[in-house]
Amino acid sequence: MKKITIADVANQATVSKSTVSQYLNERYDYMGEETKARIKKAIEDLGYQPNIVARSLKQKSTKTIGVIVANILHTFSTEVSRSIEDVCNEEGFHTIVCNADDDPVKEKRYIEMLRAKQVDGLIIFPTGNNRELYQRMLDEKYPVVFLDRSVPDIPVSSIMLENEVASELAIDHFVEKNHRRIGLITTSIIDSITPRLERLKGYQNALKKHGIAENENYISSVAPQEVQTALDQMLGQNQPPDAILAGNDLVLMEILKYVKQKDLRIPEDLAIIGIDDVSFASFYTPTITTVAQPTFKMGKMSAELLLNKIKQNKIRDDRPDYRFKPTLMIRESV
Amino acid sequence: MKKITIADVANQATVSKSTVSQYLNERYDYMGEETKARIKKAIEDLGYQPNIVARSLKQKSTKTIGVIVANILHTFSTEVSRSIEDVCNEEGFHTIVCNADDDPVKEKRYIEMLRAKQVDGLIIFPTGNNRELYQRMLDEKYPVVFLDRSVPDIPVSSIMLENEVASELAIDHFVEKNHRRIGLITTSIIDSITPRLERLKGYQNALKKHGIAENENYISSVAPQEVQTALDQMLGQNQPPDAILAGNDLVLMEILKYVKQKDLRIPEDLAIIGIDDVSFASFYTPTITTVAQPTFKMGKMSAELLLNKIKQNKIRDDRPDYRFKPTLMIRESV
DNA sequence: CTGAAAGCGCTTACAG
DNA sequence: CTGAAAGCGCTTACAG
Repeated sequence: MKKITIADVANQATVSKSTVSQYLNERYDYMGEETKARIKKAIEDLGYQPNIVARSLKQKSTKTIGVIVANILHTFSTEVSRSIEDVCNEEGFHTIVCNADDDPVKEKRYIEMLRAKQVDGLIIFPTGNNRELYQRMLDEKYPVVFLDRSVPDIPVSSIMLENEVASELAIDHFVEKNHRRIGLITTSIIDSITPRLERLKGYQNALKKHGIAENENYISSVAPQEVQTALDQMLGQNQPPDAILAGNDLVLMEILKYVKQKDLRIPEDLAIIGIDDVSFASFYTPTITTVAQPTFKMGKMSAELLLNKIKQNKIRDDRPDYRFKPTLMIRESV
Repeated sequence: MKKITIADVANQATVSKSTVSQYLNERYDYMGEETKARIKKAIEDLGYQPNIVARSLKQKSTKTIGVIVANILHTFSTEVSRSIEDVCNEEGFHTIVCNADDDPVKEKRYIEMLRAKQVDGLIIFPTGNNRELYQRMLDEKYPVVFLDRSVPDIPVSSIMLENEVASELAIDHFVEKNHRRIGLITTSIIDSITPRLERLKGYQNALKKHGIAENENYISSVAPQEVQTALDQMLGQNQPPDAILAGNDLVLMEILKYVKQKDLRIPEDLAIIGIDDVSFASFYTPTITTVAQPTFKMGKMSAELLLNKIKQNKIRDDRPDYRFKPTLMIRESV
């Protein structure tokens, strides 16, 4: 099956390739109506579709961006990338989403592959462990936006939640409901991840604000598959916490599994708040109080920011990052 | 920031572009060790990355496939595309996932855009309403694989669940637990969708098998946002069903919302089985009996099938479709 | 063992 | 108002 090219269209319409190209790019400033009609007909007759690869090579723009999420298992990642795709679509951009799987090596490979594919820009949930690479992109003035996390000393603006506020909202609510022994469980293989650090900090500050002493046995940061053991430890203590803040959706689900298995009552035996508004929160029994991230807005903002950088070729950011406010969804688990 | 090209590398290494290209493509059959070393060094010194767009234009292969899912909101779609990506990755292919949103117009636009981008093949969850387009791809011997659904008279092989069996497993289990008034709710704007038809058929056959008369008031097919009203109607009847099979995950969630709101007991007031094994099934109260699809295997199979078609340039399928067995996950909701 | 040349399918100054 | 020519960055027969 021979592919139809612009040359075939030109022949068919008895004009030159240039003219067809002008037509395709809607530059018909001076193009004769009759010529236009002939080209239109030829394109339809032949079922011609322009080859975007060829166009990209010439124009040095693929109208495609890459998104590298740290870990696609979080609903946050899925929702944000969906919203990025929506914005891009409206602007005629395509999106290639890659999952770094919390692995800096994979992240590096994806960044390199996507750049080799000439994507026009990159939205990255940075693992944080490819500093040289990030810096190189900056030096080359390559359009990049960070999401969910920032990287110290890498001046790329990042779209982030007000993580400290997220924890604070949760702690305030716990305290209001007379809980004072409040635990925190986060998952993060990599220590220096912004949300983990900030949510921990927000938790600590909020406790202090309420005059509650911090207890290091109430704080745990482990991989998702280890949450069960962490809970065994934390709840097996003499004075166990009677409330736990789950640092993200995966932790929350692990906690719920644990609660189910041990036949604990929520909130009587254990009060729970999860950061990330999971799909089943509103119809779980009891309904689950969560701190929701504005995932849609955050995705939209990051896409717009990147597309602006791409179009205006203005790479430096006017501000370090963009923060979004979380919302406490009060339900029955506290 | 001037991009480094193969010409720069050639200069730096004082060889020709051809030789660099040979090196890049690992055709060093007769290449001198010393030449190799010089090229290697030049590439490193310059930080050269080949431009894949240029390569694609010449080689007429982008090493990218497109996936068009009918509706990304189903976990099934997400899980399957993740597994497709895994397979593709191993084979050095990239994946662009698009969401047709159950809209044939969007589906058409995506198919055309992706083909214009020269993706090497397409995995489609067909809406079913672009028959001409499907047929044209077949005529042009363009590599396509269908997933989740098949399209009558379009001989493209499709990776599908044994949908009738899925319903049958559920009905058998209901009956075993002494339910005989069994309802079915599916969502499908478009009527002729394979899974909907087959799940309905499986439901009907299974009822017959158990000597239960079919009651059309027990069957409903509506959009997700109308499930609530459908339930009001169905359960408001004189002899309402005491068990409902949810045709997919979204329906299940709507049913659970309804049950929660009306304060019904599961399974005493209403027994429930959902097709699609939702994330919270194992720790919901009660735990939810589901019919699980082997999403991972199905994604893998479809990717392998497509990559084979692409590589072997063998477009015709030896068999019409590939069916996968569902698994009943017995829990407490029946 | 390596290089010169043509070509993939477009776009874009420029000439007329 | 339209066309000839160059060029985007590669790869690939072919010649030597």
